[in-house]
Amino acid sequence: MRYSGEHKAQTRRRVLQEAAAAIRSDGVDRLGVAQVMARAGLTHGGFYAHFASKDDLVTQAIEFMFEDRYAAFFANLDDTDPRVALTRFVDRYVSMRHRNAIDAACPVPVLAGQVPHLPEAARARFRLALDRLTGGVAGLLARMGAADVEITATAAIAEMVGAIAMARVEPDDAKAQRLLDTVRASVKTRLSLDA
Amino acid sequence: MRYSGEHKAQTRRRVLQEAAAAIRSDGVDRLGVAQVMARAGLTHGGFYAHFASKDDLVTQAIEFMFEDRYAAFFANLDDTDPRVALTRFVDRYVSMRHRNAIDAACPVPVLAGQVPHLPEAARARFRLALDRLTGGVAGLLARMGAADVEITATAAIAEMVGAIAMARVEPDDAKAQRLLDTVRASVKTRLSLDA
DNA sequence: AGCATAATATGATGCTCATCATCCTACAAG
DNA sequence: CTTGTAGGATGATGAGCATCATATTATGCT
Repeated sequence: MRYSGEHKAQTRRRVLQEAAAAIRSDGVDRLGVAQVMARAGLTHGGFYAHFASKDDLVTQAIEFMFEDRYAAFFANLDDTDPRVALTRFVDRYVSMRHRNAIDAACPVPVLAGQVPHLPEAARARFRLALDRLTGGVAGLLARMGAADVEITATAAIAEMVGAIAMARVEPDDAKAQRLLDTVRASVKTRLSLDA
Repeated sequence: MRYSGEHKAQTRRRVLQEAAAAIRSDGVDRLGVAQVMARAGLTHGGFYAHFASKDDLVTQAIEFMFEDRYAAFFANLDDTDPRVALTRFVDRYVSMRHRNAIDAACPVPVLAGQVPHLPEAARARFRLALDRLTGGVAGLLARMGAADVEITATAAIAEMVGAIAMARVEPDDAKAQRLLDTVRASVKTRLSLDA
């Protein structure tokens, strides 16, 4: 290697970061190779040294988005009291901060509607990451001694995802706030967190 | 008028129908003027006799999608027993039939993620239609004597929207079915329909 | 029948985009 | 300090796209 071993990896990471940001702010289909490369401080030429195709970029960007948001969540899943971890997860998810987040938002509300139209590889990665997330929540529920942990986790995430999506559509901040408050309470009840 | 008065209106309707179908199956951004016109049995040339721009088409197609699905719902809102109407609404919404529906699906799960990136006019129409829908549900709740009808309606719709979005992402039909069953029961409890 | 006109078709324009072939340059090893 | 090469830049290609100017067709009226 003539360039330092990290050089290419760092560039790749920057490109992925910009791609993730572009997807979050404009949607998957408005993603442009040249645009993303420019934002990463490069020109479009070097793109195919890092990614096999635009679809490949999309696939990897989706994985990056999940990793970006949930690395910390998975890192200390088993160390913490499951009740504390779950409460923290729900409180962060169903919040105005998350609703307004442009970067670092959960990819699920952003992408769920578009997943059916994505190329198969990207869809598969999305499902894998989503399964991992629901699995994490289900694991916490299991450690709390809950029943039907998988379905309960999926249903809770579905409710939270819907709430964030709807709160993003609602322009009135006060109304969005009330919606999130209502749903947060409901999700906590569903997960036996308010006993 | 040289052509019968209905001619242009009918063509417009066909184009909107095809646009709605294309949006549902491929997403807003993959919508193409020429493609839609071709599917309606026309060429791209006549397009601007019907719509001011592609954005205008998108805006009108969104309205069409809501109208298409909810015309019947609104038509006999006041005639029916509110409990019956709500039950029917929830059962239809949170169903495998709706999950698998390509055409005639509710626009909200399909579009919610993309609404923030839409041109303002389209966003405004979406919000208007969504407000009307939540208003309809809230009205039924009010007639049932419920409290906090607006928030309750919004939260219920959020939960249902999230469930459909997640069920569409889940490739395993049995799992999707269980998710929908769980959420349907939860929504009915929320709306005091299972007493 | 023939005409005026509304509805649609043909074809062009200029733009954006993904992809690729080729060139350049910065860097580490000698 | 030279040199081979990996990382990136320049530029080209061809496709798809929205939009519009102009031509053609179909219809109801006279």
